[in-house]
Amino acid sequence: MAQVSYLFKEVSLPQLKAACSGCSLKELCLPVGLGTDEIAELESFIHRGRAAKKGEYLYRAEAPFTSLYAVKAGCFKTSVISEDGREQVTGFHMSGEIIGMDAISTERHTCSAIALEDSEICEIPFVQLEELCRKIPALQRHFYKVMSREIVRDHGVMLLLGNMKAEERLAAFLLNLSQRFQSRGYSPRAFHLRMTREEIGSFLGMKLETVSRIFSRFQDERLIRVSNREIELLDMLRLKQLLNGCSSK
Amino acid sequence: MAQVSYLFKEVSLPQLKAACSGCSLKELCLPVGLGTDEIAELESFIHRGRAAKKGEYLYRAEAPFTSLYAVKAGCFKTSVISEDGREQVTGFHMSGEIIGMDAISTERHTCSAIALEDSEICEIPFVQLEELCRKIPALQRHFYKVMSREIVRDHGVMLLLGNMKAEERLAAFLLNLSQRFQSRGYSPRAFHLRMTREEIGSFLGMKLETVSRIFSRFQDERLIRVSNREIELLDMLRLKQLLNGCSSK
DNA sequence: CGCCATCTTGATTTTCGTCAAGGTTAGTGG
DNA sequence: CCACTAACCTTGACGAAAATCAAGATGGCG
Repeated sequence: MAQVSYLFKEVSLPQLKAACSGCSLKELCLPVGLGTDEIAELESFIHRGRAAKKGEYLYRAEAPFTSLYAVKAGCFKTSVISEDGREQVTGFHMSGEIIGMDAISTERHTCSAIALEDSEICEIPFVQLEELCRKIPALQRHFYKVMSREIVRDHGVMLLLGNMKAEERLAAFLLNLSQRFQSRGYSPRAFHLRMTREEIGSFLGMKLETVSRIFSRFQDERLIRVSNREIELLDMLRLKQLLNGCSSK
Repeated sequence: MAQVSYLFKEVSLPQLKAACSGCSLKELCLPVGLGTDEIAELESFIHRGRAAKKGEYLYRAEAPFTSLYAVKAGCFKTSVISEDGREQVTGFHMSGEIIGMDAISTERHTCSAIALEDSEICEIPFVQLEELCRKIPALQRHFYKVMSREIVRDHGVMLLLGNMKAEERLAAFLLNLSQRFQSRGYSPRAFHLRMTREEIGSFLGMKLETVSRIFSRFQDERLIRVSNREIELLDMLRLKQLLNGCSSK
């Protein structure tokens, strides 16, 4: 799994499972060991439990920036649209992940976030978070780390898009999902895809037909079992080897 | 140029030219309007004027993280290496840009930075920057923006790698360089490439032969003039159209 | 129950990578 | 200052990978 975790450094805290059942702002707090007073202050301005129906925009590109969002439950995709209308999915985001940080730079969102299933989120007003970060050094440090982790993840995606073949990208994608489900207490072997073939393709830089074909090929080779959006990883070892192994390239 | 600036949101401050002649930490300060005392404190812990010879590593992946670096003069590339040895160049960095932010998350560098020409840098010890950010809200906000801008830039590169053909990528690359040279007070029409064809190819997700062929093709079509690493943009308009125009894809 | 979105599969074309050969340039040491 | 060398670049021929185009199948949802 080393290779994959290198590609996509993600939250993988054991505590996350517990955290997710409550509010994912715990993901924001726990690692820095805040006192109860401090957590109370943090919770005082976070808007918890906002819901987003499947297909709903959490925010749109160009919209003014006010808040970050922590995914509490469900799944979102974020994507940028180029001027000539091409969509690039920049990520799929699960419980415990924080999105919207791209908007800090220009104070407008640069990508859109759409719920892939009925979801819940916490809204974190940025100005207040900023202020609290000044008072609590550990929280400040933690927030820097969260942003830095996003940069590292993005570099991993660049490596994926720039250096890998379609087959390798899809294997990396499946193993990454597997790992993220596992760290949330779900099975790493069998899971449900929340996104369409087209969205997977957009994220991985290939066409939906290619995604479909490679799924079929993987299934023929007994690497996975696919039934619509249900995925079962039958041979994780060989999937991993697909990433490193093809040293021919 | 709108399209290009969307792809790669970069520093493009008019003040930058002046700043570069001094120390690029001004890039870190000016936009937030610090007082002289505050600048003095910032300068007190920044190690200015460290030099790096062409080919020298500024830092290597896996090395412990202590400082960010502001490029004062010259040019660096940053790259990640996958376990099976493939290199992905994640960016080329010119004066006024800050690198090393990926290392905050794990407290180890995740990519390597190499000088592409004799260069000078400012070293910014992170712990002290963090502390000063707590005292100066405007500096804190500015640093969040710098990190956020890196995320936005990375998303632009994803769009480039995921959605564009080789020809479009190279056009986008040239226009991006053009814009960055211009914002530093150099000619946007003619400039010297600091990197090899292979490094360009690694950044853009293609082979060096493809880079070379497309340069030649662009030259045949009177879009650019290439002579070794000297580039002259002859028809910026058509180069831009190459990006948006190919709406066939 | 029927419709629309999504998915699969095949045939064909396009793009780009691979392999190979030769040319050019910059840097080095005599 | 010049010769030499290694790194870098260009170009061609060929092949592999993935996009495109097209047709039909499947399934979820109102």
